[in-house]
Amino acid sequence: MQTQAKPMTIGTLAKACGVGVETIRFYQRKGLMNVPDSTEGYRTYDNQHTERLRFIKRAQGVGFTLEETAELLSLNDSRDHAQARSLAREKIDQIEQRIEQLQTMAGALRHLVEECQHGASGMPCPIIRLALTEGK
Amino acid sequence: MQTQAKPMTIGTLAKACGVGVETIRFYQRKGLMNVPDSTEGYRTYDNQHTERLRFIKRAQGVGFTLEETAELLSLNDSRDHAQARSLAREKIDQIEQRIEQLQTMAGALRHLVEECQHGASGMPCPIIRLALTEGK
DNA sequence: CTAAACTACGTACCTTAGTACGGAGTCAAC
DNA sequence: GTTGACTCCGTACTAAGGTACGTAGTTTAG
Repeated sequence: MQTQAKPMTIGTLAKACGVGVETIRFYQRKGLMNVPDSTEGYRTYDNQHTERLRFIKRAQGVGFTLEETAELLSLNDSRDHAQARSLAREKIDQIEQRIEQLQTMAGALRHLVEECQHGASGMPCPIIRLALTEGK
Repeated sequence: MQTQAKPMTIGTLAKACGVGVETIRFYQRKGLMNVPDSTEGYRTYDNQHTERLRFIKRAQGVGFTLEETAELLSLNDSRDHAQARSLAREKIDQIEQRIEQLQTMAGALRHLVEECQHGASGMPCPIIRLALTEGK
């Protein structure tokens, strides 16, 4: 039993996926979605477009950029699972690196707040001075 | 013993702080640094400018945006330590929220890679399908 | 049948933190 | 006394991911 095609206009598709009409047009320009052809009048979209659009949004949700999402989409066409896994692993690494960076930043800030709170009242505020022990 | 003013041109200041000349001009336009006045010819910069520029770079290093850095700088002028602390705490919260978000994303991705690897070979790749258990 | 609502399309604009470019003036060295 | 390096200033461009706007055509409800 195949999924029945439910033709709709761009605005309906946009609402169905919780994005703006302009966003869809933007994805079309970027090559992430095809522009359905029409002799004249309005373009019609169906469930395949809904799927694709939702895929894009989910991919973004787990940290893929639009460019990477486009890559995943093309891997979908070529059915290259190994490549997709490798892309996902790369992304995990990137995310973990960023987490470490942020943890360092938060640590430095917590240290500054401590210092500021317990410092002598005559001392210059370390946050404002940002006199970090680590240079630059 | 006061710090001796060492007059320099914008290029020297830029090199001293490891930034581009254009970056300094950009900060001036954004109001983060003042433009030293000159009757004619080249503007001269001194140690105060070096300090300020280094402060901006350190603030960026711990995650403040330029706008927030401008705020810190103005708090410096008004000597409001409590406000600076509160700004720093806000920033810590933001960073921690972002870390959580990233951890969720990485978790979802790790889950997908697992599934992909151990799934039946005939199944559609979960990474490509991005069939996340969590909706949207 | 006509007005409101929607669509198509191209182009411009937004944010953040700069970078690049072009023309004109200036400064220092040879 | 001029060449080369540097500065001043304004404007435009970059990445990423859209958002907004204007004009023209289309569709649909009343």
